[in-house]
Amino acid sequence: MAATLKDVANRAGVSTSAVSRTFTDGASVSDKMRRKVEKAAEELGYSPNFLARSLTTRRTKLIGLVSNNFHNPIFLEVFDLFTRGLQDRGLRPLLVNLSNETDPEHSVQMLRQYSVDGVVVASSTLPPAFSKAFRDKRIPVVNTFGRYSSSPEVHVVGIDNVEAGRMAARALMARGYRNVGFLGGPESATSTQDRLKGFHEELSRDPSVTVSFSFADAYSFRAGRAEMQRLAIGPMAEAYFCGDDVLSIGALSALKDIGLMVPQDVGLIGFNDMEMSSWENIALTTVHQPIKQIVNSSVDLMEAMLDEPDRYPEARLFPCYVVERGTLRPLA
Amino acid sequence: MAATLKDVANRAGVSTSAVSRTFTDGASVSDKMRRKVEKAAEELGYSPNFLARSLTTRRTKLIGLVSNNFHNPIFLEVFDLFTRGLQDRGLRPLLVNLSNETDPEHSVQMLRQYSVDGVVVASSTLPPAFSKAFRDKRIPVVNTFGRYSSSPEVHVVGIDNVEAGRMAARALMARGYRNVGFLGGPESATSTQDRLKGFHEELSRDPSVTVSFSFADAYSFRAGRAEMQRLAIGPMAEAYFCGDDVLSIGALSALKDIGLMVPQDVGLIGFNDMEMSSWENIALTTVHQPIKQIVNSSVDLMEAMLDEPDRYPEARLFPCYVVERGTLRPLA
DNA sequence: CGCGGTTTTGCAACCAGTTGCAAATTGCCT
DNA sequence: AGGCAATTTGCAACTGGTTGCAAAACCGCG
Repeated sequence: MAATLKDVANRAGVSTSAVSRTFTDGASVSDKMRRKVEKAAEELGYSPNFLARSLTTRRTKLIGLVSNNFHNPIFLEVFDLFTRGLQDRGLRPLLVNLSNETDPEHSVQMLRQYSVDGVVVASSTLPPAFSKAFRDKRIPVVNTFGRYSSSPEVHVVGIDNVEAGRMAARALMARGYRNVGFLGGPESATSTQDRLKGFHEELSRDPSVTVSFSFADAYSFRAGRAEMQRLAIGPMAEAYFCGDDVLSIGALSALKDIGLMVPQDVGLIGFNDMEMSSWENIALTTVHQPIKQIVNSSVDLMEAMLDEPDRYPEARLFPCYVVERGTLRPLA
Repeated sequence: MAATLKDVANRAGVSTSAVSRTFTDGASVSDKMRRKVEKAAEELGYSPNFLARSLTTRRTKLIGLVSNNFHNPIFLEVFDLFTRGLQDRGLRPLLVNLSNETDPEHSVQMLRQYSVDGVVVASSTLPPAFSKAFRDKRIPVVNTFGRYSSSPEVHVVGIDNVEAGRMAARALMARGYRNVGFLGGPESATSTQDRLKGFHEELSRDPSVTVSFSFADAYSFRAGRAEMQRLAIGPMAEAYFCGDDVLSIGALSALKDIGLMVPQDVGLIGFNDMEMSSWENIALTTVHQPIKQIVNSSVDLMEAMLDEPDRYPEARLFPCYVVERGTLRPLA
C-alpha cells in the first residue's frame, strides 16, 4: 500500500542504495542526488519503514516501559514524564502493564520478540528479579523507583528509602512527638521495608520515644482508611508516618469521621507529595519525592546505555525533603 | 546475539521453512518434525522475531495509543484498562503523548513508520482532525471519548455528551434548583460544548429557571478553584454543574474557604465519577461515565477492525447516570 | 509390491530496508 | 586535456523471517 524504497528508486531513476542513503544521516550523497530522491519521495509520500530498517541496524528505538502501578495517581505523572522524555529523544515507549503478572519471563520474551532497545521497569513494588531477568538477556534496563543496594546488578534510579524513613522520623521528633506510629503500605513492598527500617533506626536513638507499627493492604485510600479505623479502636499514637499520600488521605478521612482533629489530636505525615496533597482541602504535610528528576534521569541513563550497553551499573539517588502543610503541629 | 530461525534449522537439521511452520499456527507440520524443531528451539532459547515476521505478514500487533490527557486521574484508569485489554488480545500498545502537539501529521507519520496495525485516539479534547488523519492513511482508528456526530467518519466510542448535559440539568431541576450555573472546562473542548448544549436546552424548557455560564481554563483543581473564587465575588447560583470531577473538587475547596456550606448554601454536581469522588471526605454527587465499558468496547472494536479494516464506521454510546452523594440537596 | 491420493518438506523468491566494496564520476591542479 | 585523489554511486549480499509451488515422503488398499 504505502510507497517503498524501491518505488522511490524507480521513480527517481536511481538505485535503492541511493534512496536509502538520503534517508540515513551521515551517509554520503551528492546534493543533486538528494534533491532528486527527495522530490520522488515527496511525490509518493514515502517515509522509511523503521521495522525493516531495524533488521539490519539492530536498533528499533523501542523502549519497553513496564509497570504494575496503574492505580496510584503519581504514576500518571510518571507516565507523562516518561513518554515525553523518551519521545524527545526519538524513542518510543511500548507500555507493559504487569498488574497481575508474577513471572518476569513472559514479559522478557515478549519484549525480546519486539527487539526493544531497552527496558524501563518503573515500580517500587516489583521484586528485583524482574529487572535482573532483562539484564540476564543482555537487554539494557533501568529500574526506576527500585531498591538501592550497595552492590547493584542493574541501574537503579530513585531515592534512598531508608534515609527517607529517617527524615520522617526526624520531622516527627522535631515537632515534639514522642509516641509515634508507622502506618505502612504492604509489608512485602521493598519501599515499605526500607522506610520502616530508617524510621525505626532513627527513632531508636531517642529512648524516650515509643513506636508502633501497622501495615495497610495496599497503597490506596480504602486501605489507609480501613487501617486507621482499625487503629482508632485501641490506644492511638500522637502522630503517624503513612506509607504514601493516598494512604494518608484515607487515614485522614477516617480520623475526620471519628471526630479527631488533625493536627490538634493526631498528626499525619505522608509520602510522595503528589499533586493532590497540595490541594487546599487536603493540605497534607508530606515527604517530597522528586519524581521529575528521577524520571528524567532515568531517561538520560537509558539513552546513555543504548550507546554503551555494558555500562557499569550505578545507583542514582535523589534527596527528598519534607513539605510543610497542615497535618503536623508546627515546629517547636 | 539471540538465536535465529536459521540457527534452529541448522541444529535440528531441517529447512528454515520447517522451523517457521512450527511457529506459525495453522501450518502443516508432522508431529515428528515439530518435536525435533521444538527441542532445538528450546536448547537455543529461540523465539521468533515479531518485527521480521511482520515484514511478510504485514501484521505487527502494535496499536498506537495516543492521548493528550496525562493529568486527569481518570486517565490512569483508562490506560490501565487499555493496556490490559490490548494485552489480553495479544496486542501491544505503543504510547504516544500528544500533550503539546497540534499537528496530527507528525504522529501519523511516526506510527506509520512503526507499521502499527491500528490506532486508538483516547481524548475528549483532541480535535476530530486527529482521528481523520489516521483514517486518511487507511490506518484503522477508533476515537475513544470522541465527539459523536450523526455522520461519523471514524469509529467513536464514548457517551452522548449532549444527553449527559440534559441529565445534569434534570438532576438539578428535580431537586428544586431554579437558579443554576454551568462551570465548564475549556470552551474549546468538544465535550464541554456538547454538555453545555444539552444542559442549556433542557433548562430552557422551564421558563422559571435562570442559568449562567462560565468556563475554567483547564480540567484541573486549580482552574476549578480559581473560577469558583471568581464567581463568588458576584451573585451566585444555587447550584453548579461542573465540567468534571477534578474541577468540582477545586470548586468545592473554594467554597469551603469562603465559608459556604455544600449542599446547604450551594449545590454542586460533577462529571466522570472518578474513584476519588467516592472518597468519604469528598463525597461528590456526579454523573457517572462508564469508563470500563467504553474502553473495553473500544478494544473490541479495534480488534474487529484488524480483520475488517473497511468496516462501516459506527458510534458506540453508553448511557451515563447520576450518582447521589453529598453535594446536592436531596430529591424533593 | 505398485498405485493413487494426501500430507509433509524444501527450494527459492520475497518482505523493506542497509552496507561493504569496487566501479564510476567528479573536482582540482598542472 | 590529462592525471590523481576524493567523492559518489550501484551491485549484490545480508538482516530474520514467510509462503507458493513442486518434489518427496507417507498412507491405505488391491
